[in-house]
Amino acid sequence: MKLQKETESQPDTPEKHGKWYQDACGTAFAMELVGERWSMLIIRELMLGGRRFSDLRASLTGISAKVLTERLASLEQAGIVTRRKLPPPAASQIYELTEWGYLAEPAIQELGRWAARSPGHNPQLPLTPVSFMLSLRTMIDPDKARLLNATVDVTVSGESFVAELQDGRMPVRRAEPGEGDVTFEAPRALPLLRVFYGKYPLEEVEAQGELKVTGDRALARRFIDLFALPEKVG
Amino acid sequence: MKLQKETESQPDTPEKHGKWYQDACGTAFAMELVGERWSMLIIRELMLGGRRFSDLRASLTGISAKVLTERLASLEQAGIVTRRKLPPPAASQIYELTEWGYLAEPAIQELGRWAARSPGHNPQLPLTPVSFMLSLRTMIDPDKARLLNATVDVTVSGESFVAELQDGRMPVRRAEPGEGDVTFEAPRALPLLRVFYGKYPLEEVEAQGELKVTGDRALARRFIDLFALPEKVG
DNA sequence: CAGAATCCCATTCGATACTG
DNA sequence: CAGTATCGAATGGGATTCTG
Repeated sequence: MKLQKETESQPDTPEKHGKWYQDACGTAFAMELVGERWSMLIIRELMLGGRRFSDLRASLTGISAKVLTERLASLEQAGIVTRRKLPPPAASQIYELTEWGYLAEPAIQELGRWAARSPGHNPQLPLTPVSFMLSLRTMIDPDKARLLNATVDVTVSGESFVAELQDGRMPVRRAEPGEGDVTFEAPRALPLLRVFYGKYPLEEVEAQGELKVTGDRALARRFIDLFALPEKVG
Repeated sequence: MKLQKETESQPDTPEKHGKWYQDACGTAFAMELVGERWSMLIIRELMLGGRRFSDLRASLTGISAKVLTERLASLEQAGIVTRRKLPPPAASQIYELTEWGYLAEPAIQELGRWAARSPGHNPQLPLTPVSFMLSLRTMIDPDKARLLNATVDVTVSGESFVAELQDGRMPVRRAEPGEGDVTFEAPRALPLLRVFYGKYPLEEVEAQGELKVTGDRALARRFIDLFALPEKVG
């Protein structure tokens, strides 16, 4: 007596996508794909390169193994994430964005730029290294940036990235530390916010042991000057 | 025996915002604000001007009164929506975006632009008049648009808008029908997608009774030519 | 019409335990 | 380490009812 299964609202197709809104609007479809809890943050964490399950789990504090598994599966099915098995020695798997998945960055940036203007936004909460690096890509002033070409190394909480500033663009990739013209090294992300967005003096933050700048310090200052938060509203 | 209330995880504050992710990232905060089901679509429906409860409910097929009430309350608390009571005769209320709420449009556009490139996106589903007008604002080619100044009237499913094309920008507002240099009038939104993005011949769609173009038809064609969907990926 | 209140079921989530 | 399996608790959301 529970066999009608087939007589429900729609024949069969909308099993995973199109679950919620029956709407041709692209934004509605986007929210079907990435509107579940945690999905957007998983994409964010993969935006600078593939990670392993446990890396993701460590970055997304509060997510359970179950939910992470479910979200990765649904992002994979949506074509946003792929999984790649590492060669035999390391039995581990890597999750990474598809080409299209990487194209979500502008949407992520606009969401972040918008939300950061809310008076309710609390920048004192923890921040992952990837978040911080993505914030730089979001908050850079492209006009100022065009006047500066450089390779900048940033190491936060032991994760190293290199930003290659060229012609106003600034791709960021994971890297070995020590590759750049200048190196920022910080045990935690939050003090970096003070340096890059609050324009706290370098020396002060260095004196607190929250930052070490190596290499071209004049360049470091010019680099920092490229970034600014949007004004708050209201 | 249920009075501990104060001994929970955090003192008190994170009662509504900061509920899910403890994350300083702007994108994470955005998802706290608008990541609940329906929230983003409510914002979308308000993007071209305030609406009443029942208007919203009619546009968002499938939403229940309870959920709409809850979402409006939480959007109001987040500072994205305000409610305004109409003068005595009309006892009704109007929900509209705050100044900051309107600033969410670029994020909505980027999400839509991105999702529309998915092979899984189905443009055959129903589309609200607001969705359609916002899609025009998203998919316009700004360079082409700079060469055309015009006032275009679009009436879809009985809802009228006017798009004022000037200097490459195209603000859209609700209006009385018949204000423009040219008027598009369509009983349903979907055939308009074929005209604007599929470049179906005007006459064909008109012959099917799905569209009536009044006024400067040459302008109508030039106008249509400003819009194109992004390429699919994969 | 606009929305609050109640009821109740379905889903989701987190914690724990388990497996290759 | 990378998940899967299970279970109880919390949440979400639809249907209905009630009120100004």
